[in-house]
Amino acid sequence: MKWDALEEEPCSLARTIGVIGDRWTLLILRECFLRKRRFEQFQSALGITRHLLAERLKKLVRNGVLRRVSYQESPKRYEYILTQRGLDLHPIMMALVHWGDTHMLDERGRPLLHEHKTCGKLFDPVMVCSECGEPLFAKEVITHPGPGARPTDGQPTAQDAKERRDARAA
Amino acid sequence: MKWDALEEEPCSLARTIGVIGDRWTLLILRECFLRKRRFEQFQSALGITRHLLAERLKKLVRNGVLRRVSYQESPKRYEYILTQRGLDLHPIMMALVHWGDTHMLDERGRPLLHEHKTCGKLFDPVMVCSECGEPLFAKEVITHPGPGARPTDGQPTAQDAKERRDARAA
DNA sequence: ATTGACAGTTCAAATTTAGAACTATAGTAA
DNA sequence: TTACTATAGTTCTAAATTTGAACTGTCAAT
Repeated sequence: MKWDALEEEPCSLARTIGVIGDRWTLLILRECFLRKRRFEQFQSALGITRHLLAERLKKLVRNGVLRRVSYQESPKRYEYILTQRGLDLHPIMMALVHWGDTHMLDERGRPLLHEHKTCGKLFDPVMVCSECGEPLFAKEVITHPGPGARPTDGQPTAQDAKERRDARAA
Repeated sequence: MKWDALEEEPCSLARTIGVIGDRWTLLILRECFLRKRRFEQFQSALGITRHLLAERLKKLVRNGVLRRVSYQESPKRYEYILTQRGLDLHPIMMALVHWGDTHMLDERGRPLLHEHKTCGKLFDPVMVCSECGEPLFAKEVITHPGPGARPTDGQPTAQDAKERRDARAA
């Protein structure tokens, strides 16, 4: 599959995966949320090869998740800052951390605790319904095709995208 | 990096990524939440190669996210069902979808709408604080090392060294 | 006897990633 | 002057992963 195709699919999950859905990118974003901003910081914190790091940062900038900001002239140097679009990834990060906290702990306990500045307490993130405020459970959610669904409906798939490309090519 | 190492890192985000943090795995899980359960269904919905699909399913089973259940004797056939551990990934999926809905829509609108069975309304997922119930924002969350944190947190970076020098100089 | 459905496995070729070295600019130390 | 350090990359080859396509084995139906 060409991964760029993901961003065109009629599926918000696929499109998001197209932007941030690879392992290094997710780890880079972790560092961003931990206030790291510079090339060398990312590289030494993650042990990622410089080649891939440069490539991934470029893609995140291209997708508006990070902004490349000059912080010094001569020699010109840049750092990478989360945009609002990037900050909006926070619920995804929290959800990933929470699953790990719930299912992947060893005997030592949580590597990281989260404090909510607003209320001052250590907390867990909880996903709730925007309408009634109740916690969400998979079995209480029903999906319906929306206006952006594929006309011929079923579920949006990569295979369909490939078929559309092939059809155009033919 | 050896990706297996991720699961041992003192970071819940890294451990979660170690289990579900690659693109095909996330797409397979999307299909699971859309009620797909069989090898052929996954394969034709995603266009993933059979080789990789088999490999990823094995890994998800090994990690307790899916359960391989026989649904027919002679010939013996199996399907893949989300375990509780797997169902607990729902907030991650919803968070990914929501970011796509917010930032990756085209003019046609949302591919998928979500209805909350409990209250009957179409909704968006909202991440709130388990303690005060208020919506969470990245800038209102402070992280502290927990009991499972690495004792000496990584190598001091070159940047750290520079900052220490700067601090002494000031 | 042949075909089709299903859940995989196998293998060569193409793509991606790892690891290491190299480039460029400037400040600091000997 | 020469050398070394810091930062943000780029370039190259070797190793690993992914793709694409074919193949296997079991059973039911025609």
